Amino acid sequence: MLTITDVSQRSGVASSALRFYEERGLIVSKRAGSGHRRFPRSVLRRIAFIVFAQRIGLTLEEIGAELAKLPADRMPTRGDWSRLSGEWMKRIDKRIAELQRLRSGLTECIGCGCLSIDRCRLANPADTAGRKGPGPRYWLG
Amino acid sequence: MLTITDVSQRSGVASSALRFYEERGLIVSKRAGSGHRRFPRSVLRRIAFIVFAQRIGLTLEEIGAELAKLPADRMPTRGDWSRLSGEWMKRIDKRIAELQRLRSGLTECIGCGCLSIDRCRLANPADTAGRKGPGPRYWLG
DNA sequence: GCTTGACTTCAAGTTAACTTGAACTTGTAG
DNA sequence: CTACAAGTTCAAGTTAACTTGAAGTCAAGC
Repeated sequence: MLTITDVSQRSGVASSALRFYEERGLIVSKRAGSGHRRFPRSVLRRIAFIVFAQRIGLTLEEIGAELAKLPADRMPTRGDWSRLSGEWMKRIDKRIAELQRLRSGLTECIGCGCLSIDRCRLANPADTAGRKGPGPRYWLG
Repeated sequence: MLTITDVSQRSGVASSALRFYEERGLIVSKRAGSGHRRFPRSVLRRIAFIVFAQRIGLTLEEIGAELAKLPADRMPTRGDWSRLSGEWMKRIDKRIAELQRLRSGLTECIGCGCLSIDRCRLANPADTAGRKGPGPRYWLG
């Protein structure tokens, strides 16, 4: 069993973040008689999962949903992982594709000086369907 | 000269966002006698620039700095654009590279079940140098 | 002349993912 | 036994990029 500082040091995630994750139900701990948290070693793998997923671009809420898909009682099998990773792959590929489109737009479109709100499919946000929340920041995904 | 609603409709950016951009100095407007904003057509190109840069992942602050590099008096030349785009290319390429690393980690590392905080270079945030702000969210960039 | 719609400013609210601070308790080294 | 480090909770602060709401002005059609 590990203290919160142990976990923080081994994972590189701040203690305050670990408490926050626990509050959100992403990780769990037992308590020592003193009320201090004691984490099982397996929490490190779970945190690795969280950090990895974040770098891919998932929100904590999405990550919570993903974690819920994994069996709580047993170690995840190769099959469990591959189901998850399939979805993630798609997501990564989509973002890579978008970045590559932007990249080529940078030479073809900005490079040639044509950057026009009317003609340029890259710059024109109307090309990317309806907004699903507050403001332009949602185009960025 | 265009009203704020004209600009909003043609650019797909909400009026409130346009006011916000103006407040931040990213775009400018004249005022009609009534006090209402009047935008020159050239603002559309500027907004296209902003939206494009956002999709690449620049913050508004960074975008402001980029816009400041462009000459205020004349139309940007091919040379002006290419100086900017060089930097942006690098940025895009870096992010694409990271996503590809993550992608291969998904098969090699999670796929094989090895996702371990100790061994896995993808999951271990300590591999990615010092934090430069509050919290794990800064690893995500 | 009156209503309706577009516009204005300014202050405050929103979301995610945490961090920070206050006030307090526990564990450990000497 | 006494420091002092490490842990606890709970409330409030942080950042980006806007949005929303209140309260008021302006312009146009009937």
